[in-house]
Amino acid sequence: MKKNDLYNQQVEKQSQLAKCSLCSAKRFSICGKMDETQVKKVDSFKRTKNYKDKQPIFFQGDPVKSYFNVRSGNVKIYRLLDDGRMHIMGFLYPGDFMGLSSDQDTYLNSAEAIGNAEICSFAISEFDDLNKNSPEITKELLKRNFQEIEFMQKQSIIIGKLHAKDRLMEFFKNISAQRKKIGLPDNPISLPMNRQDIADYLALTIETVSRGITELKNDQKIKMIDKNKLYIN
Amino acid sequence: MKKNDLYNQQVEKQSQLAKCSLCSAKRFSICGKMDETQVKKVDSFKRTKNYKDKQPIFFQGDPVKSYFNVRSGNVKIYRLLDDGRMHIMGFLYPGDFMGLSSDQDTYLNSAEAIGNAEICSFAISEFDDLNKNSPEITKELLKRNFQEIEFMQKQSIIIGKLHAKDRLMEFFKNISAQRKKIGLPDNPISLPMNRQDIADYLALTIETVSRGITELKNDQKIKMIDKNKLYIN
DNA sequence: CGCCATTTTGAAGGTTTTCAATGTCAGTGG
DNA sequence: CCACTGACATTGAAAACCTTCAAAATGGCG
Repeated sequence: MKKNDLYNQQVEKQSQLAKCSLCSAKRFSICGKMDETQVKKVDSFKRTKNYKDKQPIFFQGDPVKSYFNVRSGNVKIYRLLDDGRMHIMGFLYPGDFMGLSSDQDTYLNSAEAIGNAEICSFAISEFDDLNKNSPEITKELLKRNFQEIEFMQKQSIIIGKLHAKDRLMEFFKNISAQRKKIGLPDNPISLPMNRQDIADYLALTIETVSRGITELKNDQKIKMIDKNKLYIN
Repeated sequence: MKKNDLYNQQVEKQSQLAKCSLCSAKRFSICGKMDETQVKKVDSFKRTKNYKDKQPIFFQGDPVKSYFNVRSGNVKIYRLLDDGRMHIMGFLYPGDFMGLSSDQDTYLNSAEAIGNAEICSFAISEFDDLNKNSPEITKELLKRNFQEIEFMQKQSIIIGKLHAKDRLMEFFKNISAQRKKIGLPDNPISLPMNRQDIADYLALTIETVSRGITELKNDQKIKMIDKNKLYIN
């Protein structure tokens, strides 16, 4: 067997595995609102890629060419400030859709994988065609927009009005709720992101996050199983 | 002339003044995207009401029955927290649309007038009919949704990452930009809201707001004309 | 096992909040 | 006209919380 054949065989295998019919995130994603014909169409023009930890998906300032769907793994959406600091807007989970949240022609935020992640991408034009002819998809996207506004409003309250420990508890509870939504046990929870990411998300320093977690342990509010896994009491 | 005639005459006068053709906020509002037929329709089913300072427009938890459009004056959108504190999500200016930002059937935030304000309200069903048959309106509403997401993202960075003085400067600059957008001079600016509102918006206390303004004056970053009017240098 | 990245802990310093008092200003009544 | 009132804003001092800088501990991986 020639080297090329082996490569083609692997690509073929990869493409088989990437099929929408085998997608475990389908139920929670925008694709779950599509009929069979539409899914077939998506299957034909989508591109599925495996990302490794910290691998960029898009950068703020890049021209918007694609929408993305998280198939597995996690993603962080963040913005780099002029002084080099990072603010993390949110963490994405399987089924989450990204790239739509702008009326600009460039991305306002950057996105990168946390751990291994499978991400589907859709060329804007092709996805928009699909959207244009499907009230179900349009409705779902609009709903997700509203949810994002609501989410950002809650987040600004958490950041603006809560102390470090309370921000952490809200964060853990949100992860718990998110897990429930995608069919995972809501307790214990795992933290795919590191402490620095939690800090950049909750507008704290890594030290304050660490101390907060230690105190929540002492207060019996949580119980750490390991560094990235915990029970919420 | 009977008392009733006088009343009817006043109502008639009021209704004449409220006509969309005389609306100074039309250019900046969703109505600016409508054709003549659509505006005529809106004119027929809209209701225009004058609100006084601190008068509520809707409460969080109320069933969503109407959308609103700010015709003149200002509005604050806020949420009361369990412990009684207030977080102000944003201030609205003439041309701003409200009520759409939820996939819930109840309002998530409350709204009340700051000073005198004229607000148009539209019954959901009637406005949705209009929206359904107009891609222009749908597109504009979607655009405003994206802008709201972008706005909330910026706001969470301001609250999370900036010191009191910088939050205040960003706040003043935003007001300046908003004024420019609706055709008012962008410098000096006026502050329709009081210090407590600024504090509840920027996630500070009233004392910190006051001290911050005093320091910005000393730093020559701003120049106060009076308590609610200032130059940005 | 040892290395390096990540996390935790410690101590000092900085910013904002809290509590308290004073100042300002517009409206009201003597 | 001026003192009084009440709402709003400013200032002061102490305390709380978080950050910063520094060091130690942990943990994954070659």
